[in-house]
Amino acid sequence: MTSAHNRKKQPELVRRLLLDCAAKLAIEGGFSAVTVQAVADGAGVTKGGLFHHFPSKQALIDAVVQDLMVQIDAEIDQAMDQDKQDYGCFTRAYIELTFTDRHYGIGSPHVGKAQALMVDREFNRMWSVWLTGRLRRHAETDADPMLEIVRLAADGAWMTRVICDDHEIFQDVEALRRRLVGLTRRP
Amino acid sequence: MTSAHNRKKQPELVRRLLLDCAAKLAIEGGFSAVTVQAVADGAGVTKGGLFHHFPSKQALIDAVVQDLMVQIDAEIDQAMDQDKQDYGCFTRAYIELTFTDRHYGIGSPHVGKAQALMVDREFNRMWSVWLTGRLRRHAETDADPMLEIVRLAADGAWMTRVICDDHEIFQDVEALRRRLVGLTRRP
DNA sequence: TGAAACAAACCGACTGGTTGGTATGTTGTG
DNA sequence: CACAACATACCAACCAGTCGGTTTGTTTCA
Repeated sequence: MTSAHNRKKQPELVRRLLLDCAAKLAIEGGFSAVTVQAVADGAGVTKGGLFHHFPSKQALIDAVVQDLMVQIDAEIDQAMDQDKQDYGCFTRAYIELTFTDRHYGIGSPHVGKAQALMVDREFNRMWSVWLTGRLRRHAETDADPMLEIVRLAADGAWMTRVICDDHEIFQDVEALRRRLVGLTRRP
Repeated sequence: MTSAHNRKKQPELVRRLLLDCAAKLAIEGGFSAVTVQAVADGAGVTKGGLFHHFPSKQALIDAVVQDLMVQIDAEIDQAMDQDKQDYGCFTRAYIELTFTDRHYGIGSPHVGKAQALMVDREFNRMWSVWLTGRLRRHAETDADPMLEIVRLAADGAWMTRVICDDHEIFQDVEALRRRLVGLTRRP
């Protein structure tokens, strides 16, 4: 009656709409805003329709998280490609990702809503797997203890921004970023 | 009938029990385990009794968080008292707190459940206020950019442990800790 | 070709369960 | 007695998930 019932069937589009809508809700409204009803509404579909595409709410969220991880992985690769120096190249890409204004980066106005990510078990698991895999993969260039500290500092800066959600928690974010990158410049 | 109704009235004790029980539930079961019913049950009181002490669930949680912050603040002071050197003394105390096996420290078996903290708005606010206050207070000894990076790295290590919840995410936690402390040793 | 037969996409109403919160009664205590 | 400290019984809201049915798309076969 409303829309999707007598419009042309386009399952792939609807699935994409559901994923994007769920991500948008999480980004703009945080963890509690992602209800099955809200996602369905936002995608112009009913709850029944949503459950036709995803067997459970968690399955939907998992798919969203998977999407995000693929993007992150690609951006890391891209950043590393543009890096001339070998030593610490993954760490520098990691810093860039952390401080970006896209996705959930420190520069994004939606960092604060990244709490939704940290709460999700599937994200935790995927992040853990992804990180350990990357660290093993770049062991030759990024295993130095100092580089680990730099990456952890980037994580810490990110978390601080997420928790405090205050632009002025750091006096100078850009200076901090440059300082971290600077610490990756010597073998 | 059960217990509290015909036992001696002791409001302060009950209030304490409610706070401790809420904290215990959060630590052992995470965010979603803290329901009003569960807290009341754990304290041997009914839901009505709980709402006699706290006007809302959030008020209860706020009180728990306040408790935790007071403890943290005290432990920081205590650690700083035992520090002979001026330069970086707050940062070292901060590291010690982060890596402790008490509360939600990295060494605690319940770190993973600290997600409950990061989700709570009141904790975020209090943490933000507390941290900025401390940083201003120890500006003379701990304002160095390198010390900031060290503190952020401690934060990052903590977050990594919370998210990954895997004992072996770091090869050697103690070595990392010593390395961080080492970076606080020069003016 | 065309229509019957089947499958996929989607609707909309409903359910069982849980939650925070309230209204009102009962007991202990100063 | 009066009031604080509880218990009991309830409510309204919300939420994930189900189910029977309807619409659209595709395949089969005469």
